[in-house]
Amino acid sequence: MPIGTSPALLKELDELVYVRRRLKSGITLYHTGSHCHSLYVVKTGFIKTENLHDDGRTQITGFYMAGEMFGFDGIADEAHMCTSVALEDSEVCIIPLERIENINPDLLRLQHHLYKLMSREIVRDHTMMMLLGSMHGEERLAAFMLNLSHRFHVRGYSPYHLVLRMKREEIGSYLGMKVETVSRIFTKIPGPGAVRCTSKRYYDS
Amino acid sequence: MPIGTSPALLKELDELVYVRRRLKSGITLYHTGSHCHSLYVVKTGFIKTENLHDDGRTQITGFYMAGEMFGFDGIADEAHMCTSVALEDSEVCIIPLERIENINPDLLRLQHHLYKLMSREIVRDHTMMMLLGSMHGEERLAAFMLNLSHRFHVRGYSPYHLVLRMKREEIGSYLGMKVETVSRIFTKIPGPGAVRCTSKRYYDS
DNA sequence: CGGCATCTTGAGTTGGGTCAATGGTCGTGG
DNA sequence: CCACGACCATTGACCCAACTCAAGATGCCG
Repeated sequence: MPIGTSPALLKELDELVYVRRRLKSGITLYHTGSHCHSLYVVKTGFIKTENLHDDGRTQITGFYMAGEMFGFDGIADEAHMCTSVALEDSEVCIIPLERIENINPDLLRLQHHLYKLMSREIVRDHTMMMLLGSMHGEERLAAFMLNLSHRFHVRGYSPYHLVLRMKREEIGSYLGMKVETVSRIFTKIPGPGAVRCTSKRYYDS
Repeated sequence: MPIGTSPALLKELDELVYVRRRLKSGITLYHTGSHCHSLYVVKTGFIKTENLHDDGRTQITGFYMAGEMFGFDGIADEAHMCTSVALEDSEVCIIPLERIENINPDLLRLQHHLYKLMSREIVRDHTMMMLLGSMHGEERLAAFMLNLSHRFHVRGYSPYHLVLRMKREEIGSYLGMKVETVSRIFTKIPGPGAVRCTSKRYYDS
C-alpha cells in the first residue's frame, strides 16, 4: 500500500519542489472539489486522504508517511477528488503540476518515474479492493499492520514496534469496519508483546 | 468507474498502436507476474481484470468496455499485477510501453492525457474502495448498474436497457458479495421492467 | 434429449453492526 | 495540584445483513 520513492528519485524530485508547507495536526491540506495544481510528497508526519459520501459517510483511501507521494487523483479533472488531512504535525513538499507538464525532456527518466508512482498507487488500490472485497476483519487488520510494519522497516524504524498515528475510527474507515470491531480485534489478536495507549498508540507485532 | 477516452485522444492513441489482438471469450490476455510490455485499449467486447489471492479467492478489480484503457498496474514493476480475461469475444489494441516512454515531445499533450487516464483509474479505484468499505449490498449493486448505464449511454447505447456480459459470480466478486446475495438483490430491487436471462443477460433500469 | 453451467430460492448460522455504558488520557483553568 | 470536561478506546448485549449449505429451476449446447 505504500507509494515508495527511491532516494535517487527523491533527489530529482527536489528540483521540482516549489515550496514546502507545514501542517498542524488536524489541518486540511486540500478539499474535495478544490482546484488541483500540485502533487505532494510527505516530508515528515502522517497524512490521510478521505472521500466524503453525500450522506456523511466517509472512506479513508490512504495513509501516507515520509517519502510517499499523494494527490494523483486530482490530475484527472484538475480538481481534487478527495480531502487530505494531517494526522499529526507534518510537512509536505508541493510539486506544481505545471512543472510536471513542462518537464525538461532531459528528465525523461523522471517522467517515467512518475508513471511508475501512479501505477504503484493503482496497484495499492487494487490490493485494498481485494482486502475490502474478500477479507475478514482479522485478516484486514493483520494485512494493514503488516503493511505498516513493512513501510516503517523500509524507513529504518523497527518493524516490530509500530506507532500508530491514526485513531481506531480512522483505521476502521480505511479497512471498512466500525470502531468497535477494530477495537475488539485489537484486543483479541495480539500476542503477549502488545502494548497500547491512547494518543501515542504503540503496538508490537 | 470507467476509464473514458475522448474521441480526439483515441485518434492520437491510434498512432501508438502496434497491433490489435482478437480474444475469444474466456481467453486470458495476460497473467499476474508476466512481463508487462504494453497497455491496452478495448476495441470491442468486454474485459475483466482480477487479482488472485494465494488461497484461491479472487477479486475482480475492473470491467472494461469499448474505448476504455487498462493495464496501468503493470507499469510499476514491469510485471502485470493482475490477470485480464475476455468476457466475450473481444478485440484489444496493444500499445507498447516503449512507445510511450520514447514518446515524441510534440505529443506532449498525449503524454498529459496518459497522466489523466491513470489519474482517472485511481479515482475510480477510490470510488470502489468507498463502495466496498461503506455501502450495503443494495447500494453496491445500484451504484454498479448506474455506472454501467452511464458508460453505455456515453457510447450511444440505451442507458435503460443494459446487457450484462458478466456472470452473477463475477458481479459478486467485483462488488465484494457472494453469488447468492447478488441474485437475491436482483430479484428484490428491480421494478417491473426487469428482464433477465442467462448468458445474454438483459436488464432494465 | 440429456448434460452442464448458471441462476434462483430456502433455511439456518454468524461476523460485524448498533446502541449503550464504562474507563482511561489529556488539556485547561481555578 | 486537582477537578472538570472532551475525546478516545474498550466492552457487553442484542440484532441483522450477508454468508453457507443445500436443493431446485432455468437456459445453453452438443
